[in-house]
Amino acid sequence: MDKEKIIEILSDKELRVTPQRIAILEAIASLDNHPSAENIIDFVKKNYANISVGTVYKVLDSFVENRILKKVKTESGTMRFDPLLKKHHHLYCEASDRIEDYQDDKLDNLIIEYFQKKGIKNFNIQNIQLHITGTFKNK
Amino acid sequence: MDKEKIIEILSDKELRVTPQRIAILEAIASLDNHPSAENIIDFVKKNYANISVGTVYKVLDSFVENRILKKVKTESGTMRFDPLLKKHHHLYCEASDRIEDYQDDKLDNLIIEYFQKKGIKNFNIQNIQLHITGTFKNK
DNA sequence: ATAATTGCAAAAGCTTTGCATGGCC
DNA sequence: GGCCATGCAAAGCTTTTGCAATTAT
Repeated sequence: MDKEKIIEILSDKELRVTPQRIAILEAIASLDNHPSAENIIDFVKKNYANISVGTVYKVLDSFVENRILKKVKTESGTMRFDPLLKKHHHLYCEASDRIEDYQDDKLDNLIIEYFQKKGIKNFNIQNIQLHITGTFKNK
Repeated sequence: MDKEKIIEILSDKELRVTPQRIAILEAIASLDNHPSAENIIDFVKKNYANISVGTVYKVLDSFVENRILKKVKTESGTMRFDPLLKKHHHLYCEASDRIEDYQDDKLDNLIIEYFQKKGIKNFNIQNIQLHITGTFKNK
């Protein structure tokens, strides 16, 4: 993701374009595995030693509010951030604390169809996310 | 869940039977909506004013290790505890922060069948949990 | 110009830890 | 009796907050 694109994303959401915000989005684009706030701070500080922890949290919150990021909670407790725009599921390995995205339109259709027929008593479904735990074979 | 049953659960796992542990399991059985540690502490203190916060956390951890409970994380951040009897999915309402269980063997079979045919590249599946967000109709 | 964002440092949760005391097996 | 669990208080970690200074529009 280049700077142009980042500036576009921020402008579209009517967020002010600041060097901190750009650096944070660049960091998230570079870091895979759904980085924690700490991962992001460490990465950003390499090029921007002065950035403050409070700012990073504030920026991350505002990105979540503006649907640029999603928060992801893991069993291990810290919040992690997910840059994906589109709905997707998660593969989660407890041993390595690694999270990977999983997308599968065919599966989604299967599930949506199932619930369209059946529904859930007393509940309006907005979104369904699969949390698939297990182990990665060779990473 | 009566005291007999609780003592049996603890003994089966070779955990010592203490009044604190009994009180905590009773609390979780009484509290629905997947209580937080704080909910549990408040409840237990009604009958057992002396119990200490540290103990409750230690006991909860040991229950999770011994597969008597499961930890559940929500977007709002605090850990919540789920009496673990059998695998189930969660209905989650962000507005009210309420979590309810959802069990559906037919759906489970559908999904299991799907993955048996297809699998996931580089991943061994251990468990699949649906996280269904939306709103409760009338509570 | 002015309204939003940043940096800083302090504080607020929630949870964990260490150690002496007490209780279960 | 021996070992494990408890209570207490202190500390840890992540995250939030308040406010003055700075920056984007």
